[in-house]
Amino acid sequence: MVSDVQPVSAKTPVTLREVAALAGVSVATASKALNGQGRMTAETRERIRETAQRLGFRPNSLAQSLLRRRSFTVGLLTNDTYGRFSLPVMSGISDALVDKGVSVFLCNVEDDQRLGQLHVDAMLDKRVDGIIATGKRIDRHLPVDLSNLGIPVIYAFTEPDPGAIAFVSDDAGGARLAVEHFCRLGRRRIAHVSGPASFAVVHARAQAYRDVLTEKGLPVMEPLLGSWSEAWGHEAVKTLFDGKLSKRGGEKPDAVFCGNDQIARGVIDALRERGLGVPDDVGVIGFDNWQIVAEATRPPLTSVDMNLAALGREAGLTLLSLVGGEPAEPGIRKLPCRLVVRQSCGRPPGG
Amino acid sequence: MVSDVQPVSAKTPVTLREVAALAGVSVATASKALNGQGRMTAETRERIRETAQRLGFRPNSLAQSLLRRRSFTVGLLTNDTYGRFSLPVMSGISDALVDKGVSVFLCNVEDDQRLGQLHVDAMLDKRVDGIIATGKRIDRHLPVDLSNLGIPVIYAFTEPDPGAIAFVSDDAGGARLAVEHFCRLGRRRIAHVSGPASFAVVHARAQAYRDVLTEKGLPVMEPLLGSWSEAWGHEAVKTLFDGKLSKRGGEKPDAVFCGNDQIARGVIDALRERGLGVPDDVGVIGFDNWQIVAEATRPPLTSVDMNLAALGREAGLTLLSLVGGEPAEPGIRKLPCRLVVRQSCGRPPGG
DNA sequence: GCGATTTGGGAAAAGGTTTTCTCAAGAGAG
DNA sequence: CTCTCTTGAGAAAACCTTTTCCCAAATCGC
Repeated sequence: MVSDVQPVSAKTPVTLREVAALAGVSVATASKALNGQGRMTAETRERIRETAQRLGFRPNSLAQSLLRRRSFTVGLLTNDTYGRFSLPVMSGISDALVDKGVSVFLCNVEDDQRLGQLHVDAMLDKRVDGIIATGKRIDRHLPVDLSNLGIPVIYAFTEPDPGAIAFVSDDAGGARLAVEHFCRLGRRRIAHVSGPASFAVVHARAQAYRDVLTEKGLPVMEPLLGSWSEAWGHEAVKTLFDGKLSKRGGEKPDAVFCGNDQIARGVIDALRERGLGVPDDVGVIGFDNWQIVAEATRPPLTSVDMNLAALGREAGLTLLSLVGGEPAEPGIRKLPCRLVVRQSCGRPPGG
Repeated sequence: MVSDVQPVSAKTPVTLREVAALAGVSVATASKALNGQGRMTAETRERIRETAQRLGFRPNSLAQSLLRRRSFTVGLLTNDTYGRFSLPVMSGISDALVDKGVSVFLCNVEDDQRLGQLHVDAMLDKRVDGIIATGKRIDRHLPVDLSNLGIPVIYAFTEPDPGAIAFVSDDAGGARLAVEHFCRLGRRRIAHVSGPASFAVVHARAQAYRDVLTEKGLPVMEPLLGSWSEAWGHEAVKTLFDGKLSKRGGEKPDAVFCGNDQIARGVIDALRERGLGVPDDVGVIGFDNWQIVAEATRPPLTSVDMNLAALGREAGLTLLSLVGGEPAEPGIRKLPCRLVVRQSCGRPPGG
């Protein structure tokens, strides 16, 4: 009947009262002992600690939260559970928060207003300390109203309310990275094939594309806008290389900067089908750095990565500082992209 | 100074005490009024309800949970936040639970034991009512020990502890669906190209493939095992159609059942490159029904769908019934797959 | 009109923790 | 030897809600 039981994850959780009773002190003393507060003999403190350890005591977060008016919980709202954009973001948020003891409620609202309200209400009931909203498009609102909730809200990779704080990728910067890389490699006729004109990022990237070429004194070809699909990549190659549309002296492009990796894949396949070599005849760069696509193209695709996990981390940490009462400037913060170089661009002429 | 303020989401949440004070009753009466309990005049009840409404009162879940010893919260453990398998599962779980007022903690443990323990501890501290474990492989354990936690645990699309309840896809059944579909269409020489032998599902599907062909009296070709990549699909086509390995009279396959959609994509591309038509010369079926891949192949790919969202729903509902104290048989429950027919198989001979 | 029952509503405990206040005993100063 | 100060630890309030008991007033039966 000795008490050498291992720390027992009991059927019913151990309370502080039980620890105190077994250690022969009051709950107040027990609490102080375990939190390093109050004054007592080292021996008493140690005895209480030991007892708690032996019983496998874990303070009840619910009770703590009630008292502290802080739940150490945040809500993560998304309309993109299937997608590949919000996932890295979510992962980054979660990683940033778990270390601070903060848990994340995952709320998938699809594009359903009712579902959105349901989740927001649930989060408010559960007394989350703050909310992060993330989506599949940087220029679309989630179907929920997050203004005036009485708790901090951060937007990540989605359209924010006015006066809020948002983290988004620097699409123009990312596009510059790609086009400047082509220039450095000596490419002279750089085309741009992108997604639908209804996306804000399409314009941001296209403008950056024009800017860089103008700065370098290279010819600007009007960007080709279509859809985000491989099929559009195929079609665009037809348009670009069948000559009717290449105005300046019939010269064909020697580089294509694509709006996403799927378009890039279509472009690469179409080029190969018409006997053009990548990267020797034409260089190709994609956007999103969707690993599973970028590594399946032949050759593997150089692509712009939006650093979404980092974006999520940043959003999580900022929310935490807001929750902690620190002030922060409202506004949209653009985080830099990075270029992941694989083999679809070739080496510099002298390299 | 009239009280026509809209329901105010106050800086500091409204408590029941404030509602009671404003309605001129005790908190006990207020509580009963709002919960439809106790006895009081209809007029009193209505007055309290109105006051609560006007103040935007929301009962504090933390306090309720403390009292009820139930948090209406579950933990979702996964090691596959980026992947496409656990995402539909997670989405299904979340959907099933939100309607019951249960929120979901998202915990990404990667493959890190320390992170796993951290998350499990956090969940236990937050007094989750139960835990669902999900992963990226049906035959691998999460890096955490979930036995003896004192709360119900359900496994979904991951290897369970002995004696636990798990939901997995019926891979053998899914493979049968595919092969039988080929048979119905009159295909006679059906090959199977799959992933690495280290995956349990590879064997389950291969065995079902053999079984069906044997039942139908068709020739069984030894399954080709490789990796889950497009590149392997290309390579396998070489092996299958270069003749050295097709033993019976040099006949080439007229159908290929692939272990996943990426392999199928590689197979389709490779077939086209050697001048074989899909579906006219060779039919192809994939596995996973990864929409973005299946719809990008030319022609669009017929594929086996594991119904992962439904699997998640089922897991969520079962966990809830467990939490509610209802008994349930331990064991592994296999949920049926379904075949999503697109255009890579062709029509039946007489169709 | 008197006792028994119903009605409307309140007091208090419970849930588990933290924190402030209080208090007794012992130690040091003079 | 008395007075003050420190030390060690407990009592109680607070966080917010639910629920059980309880009580006073009103109603009913006769």
